Amino acid sequence: MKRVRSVKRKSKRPEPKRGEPEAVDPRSIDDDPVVQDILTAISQKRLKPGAKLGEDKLAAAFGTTRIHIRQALAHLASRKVVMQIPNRGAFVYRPSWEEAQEIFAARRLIETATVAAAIDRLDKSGKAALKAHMELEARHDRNDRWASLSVTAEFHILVAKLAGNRVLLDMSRELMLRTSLAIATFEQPDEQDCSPDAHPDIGALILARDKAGAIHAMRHHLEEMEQRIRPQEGRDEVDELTAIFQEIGARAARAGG
Amino acid sequence: MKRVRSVKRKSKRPEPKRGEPEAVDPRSIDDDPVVQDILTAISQKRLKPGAKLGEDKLAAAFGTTRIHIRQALAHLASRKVVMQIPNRGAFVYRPSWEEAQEIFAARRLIETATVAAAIDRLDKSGKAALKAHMELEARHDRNDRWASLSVTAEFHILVAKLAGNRVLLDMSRELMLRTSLAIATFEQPDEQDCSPDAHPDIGALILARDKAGAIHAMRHHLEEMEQRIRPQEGRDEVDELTAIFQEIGARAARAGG
DNA sequence: AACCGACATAATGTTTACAATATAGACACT
DNA sequence: AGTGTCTATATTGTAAACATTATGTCGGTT
Repeated sequence: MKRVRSVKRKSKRPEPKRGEPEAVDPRSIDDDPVVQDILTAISQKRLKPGAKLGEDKLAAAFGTTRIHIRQALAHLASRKVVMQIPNRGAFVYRPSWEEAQEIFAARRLIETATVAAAIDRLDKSGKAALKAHMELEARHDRNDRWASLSVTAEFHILVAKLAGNRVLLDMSRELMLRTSLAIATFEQPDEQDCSPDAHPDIGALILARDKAGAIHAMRHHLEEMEQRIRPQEGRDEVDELTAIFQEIGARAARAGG
Repeated sequence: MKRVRSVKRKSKRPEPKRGEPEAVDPRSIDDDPVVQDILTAISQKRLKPGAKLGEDKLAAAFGTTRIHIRQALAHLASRKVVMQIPNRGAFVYRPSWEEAQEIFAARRLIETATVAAAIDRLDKSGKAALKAHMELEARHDRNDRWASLSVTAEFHILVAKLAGNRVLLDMSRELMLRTSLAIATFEQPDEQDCSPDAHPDIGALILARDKAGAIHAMRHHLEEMEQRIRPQEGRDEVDELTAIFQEIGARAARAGG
């Protein structure tokens, strides 16, 4: 299992210039369980936008130190999943209405191109993976809300994987998370993220290599999602006030400089 | 200038539930001068891929504390501009050949769609900004290599801005930075990032609202950039060895789980 | 009774010192 | 000579104490 590594260890390091990195496990903070758990909690809507993420409480909940939590929160803030306010703490990110629309627009742009690339690259194993997922989605328990959310989200991830570009895959992952936040912020109550028939349809079109059809279906699917959110809905008076003053402040800033 | 804020401060906070964030300056780590300076240093190729970013040295150079540097490096690592290796330190990210190709592919995908959106939204101020930049690029001092790099990079940023989607803009920024790293890692010596005539051509096509032409020119421009990099070039024997063992290790990991 | 200011409390942010790890040089060995 | 091991040094990672900043409550005032 680690034989290759051990060989490398034993041999003398033939490294002339100091400080050049070599092949070492690049295990990043992204694999950290704290980060992953917070991400899944957000994508499953167990953590709502605006929720406070106190350092001490998280440290106690995960049985780890405050420093560790701090690093995880900083990473999530870099990815715009968490909002850090100086001296106030970290909160689950709550996108503005404009940003929510921009997130959807970006997803439309990227995922339509992604599905086209997926069809171009589709091979035997890709077809198998797609079929497997479609079965999973058809059979999954629709009463288990959390599992249901995970399964449906995985479809879009799978399509991005089929496109064979990890850079795009990471971007899609990030956009999907931020979509969850946008929906959670502006959705009408009691709606589900994806209409139940959209994924099988898109999957079938991919399997049939119908590129134009798949692109159209994907765009339609995303537009349908976007049309279920409404500005200001789900906000109480306080939030309306802050929205008003945010807008005024932004306008003043634009005029001032 | 801050009148709106002060009004908000004076009025009693009508906030019932504790911990909900309100409108406060969301000044993020991204505006930090350390982060910005490192980013510009990378985009100007004054910092090369693999360069060591020691905490103490950076702290001394910027006249700040190690913790501050640490936060900045963590943020840059989250954005894949810096690679952090446990107990070794932070290094300027060096993409693999595959990743470099994926970065270019992602840019082609996003920037062709971006230029189309820019044409759709093009208005009077947009035209003015584009013309102003084209003049700037025509007149700039080609002997000042660093300024030259900045000016040419700004063209792509400007196009993304014209598209009017900040989410996409941020993604383009990130991809452009990573493109710099990809080029710096695999370029032939003494080539410049962009061919000198490409930007004016694309700009003219945008101003003429020739969408198909602009898309084609942008794709061609990016393909031209990509074709100037070559795998393995610029690597010495040591790096070849590490590449071989990296590949073997990756294959073993894939087989194992 | 509503408003304003001061204090107590709880959270975040920072400094300090210390521990763990890797690097580089020297030395012994085959 | 080349290889392996050991030790000194430098750098990164971590923990705990401390300082700073918001928050909530109380009391006084108009």
